[in-house]
Amino acid sequence: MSEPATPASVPRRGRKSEMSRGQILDAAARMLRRQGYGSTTLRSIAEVAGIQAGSIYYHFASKDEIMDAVMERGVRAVIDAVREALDTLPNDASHQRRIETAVGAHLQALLSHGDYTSASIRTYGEVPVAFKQKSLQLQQTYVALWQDMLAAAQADGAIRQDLDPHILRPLLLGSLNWTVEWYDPNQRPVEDIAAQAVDMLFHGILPDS
Amino acid sequence: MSEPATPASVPRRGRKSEMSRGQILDAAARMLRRQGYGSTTLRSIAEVAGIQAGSIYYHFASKDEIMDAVMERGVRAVIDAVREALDTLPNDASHQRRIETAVGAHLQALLSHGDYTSASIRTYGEVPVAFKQKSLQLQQTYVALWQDMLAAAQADGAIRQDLDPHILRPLLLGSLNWTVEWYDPNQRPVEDIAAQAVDMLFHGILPDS
DNA sequence: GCAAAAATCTAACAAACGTTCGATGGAAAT
DNA sequence: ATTTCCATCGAACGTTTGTTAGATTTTTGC
Repeated sequence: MSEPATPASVPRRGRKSEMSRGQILDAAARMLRRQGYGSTTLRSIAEVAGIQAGSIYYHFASKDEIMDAVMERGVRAVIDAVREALDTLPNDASHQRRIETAVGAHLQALLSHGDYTSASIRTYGEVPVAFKQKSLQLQQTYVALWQDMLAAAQADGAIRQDLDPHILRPLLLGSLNWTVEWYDPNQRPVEDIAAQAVDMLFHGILPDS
Repeated sequence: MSEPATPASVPRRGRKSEMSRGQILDAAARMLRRQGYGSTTLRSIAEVAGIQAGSIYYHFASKDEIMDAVMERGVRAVIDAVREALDTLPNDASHQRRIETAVGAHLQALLSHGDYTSASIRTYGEVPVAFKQKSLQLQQTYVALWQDMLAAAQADGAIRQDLDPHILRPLLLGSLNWTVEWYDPNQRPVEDIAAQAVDMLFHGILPDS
């Protein structure tokens, strides 16, 4: 059974398919965020999406495929936002400026694509490695981005030499990622969180110093 | 103290019951940490505990009761450790010293009672409020402890006045709580993480300043 | 050692799970 | 108007779920 030489490797789907696929993903992300992997059933996803459970299989081959798609989108939203923000920075931007920009973009993307990023974070440690191949690779790329940025800053003396970047990075990213658990958009703008996070990161919480 | 003539209204249980109950909780905490609430089955808990699934119901009335017990123990381990550490401090200890102590105790308890604290953190947002009544109350008490400590420090000028403690606290605790997702005891002692976390929190990551 | 109580096992239950598949409706193409 | 194909439905499947209850084993008190 060899593939025919048709240029479209993916069978061209109609427009409604794209829409339903999106609704399924939206519903899955919302359920995953609130209930985790095991408690998110295909029937509950279907109900939120407004279709029957069996119809999901026209768009996805399995529950795990939905998982991977949601998580990939969650990670990609953040990594794309941070990359783009860093790319629009002038080439001679300071390390300090770059870190500040990355933190702001990370938080903004994280909290505005709430369901996908929260689902990705919450579900990440909960599902077998085989179910998150695509998102796993993206995540490692993203970690490397931060690691390189911090290491470069330290090499140029923009960050204290006595700090271990392999502790700094997870402490910082953990602090940011955890915001999905407590941040309330009705209480404060994201910018306030980002500003104070950067301020604390750079200068600490002690007065004067 | 003299023992009463055993008018025990509560049926006095033998000693083995306590042991089995502990093994069930241990197994549940381990499964919950790795797979979350929905994917943790009573049969898998029973298998790890070395008993049959039905036998669990001699010790617990339902799956949810196990959940609540695990989460309560996770939160209690941390809150007790932090309280005790703060209590052994001299009464005239500085705010800085108190915060440093609390961070250290929080991290130490979090990472040494790994399964329970991790399960508690991971499962917390995943289960209905009705299933975590006991742990919910404890958690609110714990949050208040930190909030009061930080507010007191700020009132005395030990923390910068321009920082919002309602942003500072979740950012800090989030950073600490996230360590359960990445910390590897075979790589570094907990003390190294705690030391750098406190250092960064107090002085920031910029040089000199 | 023996009877009573405590603890566990075994087997089953209804419900819910992921998944499959033929039937069916609707929209686009002819 | 009819054909074609996309998208969904509806019902069923085999498994696994939390939970129950009676039989059975293990431990304890005398």
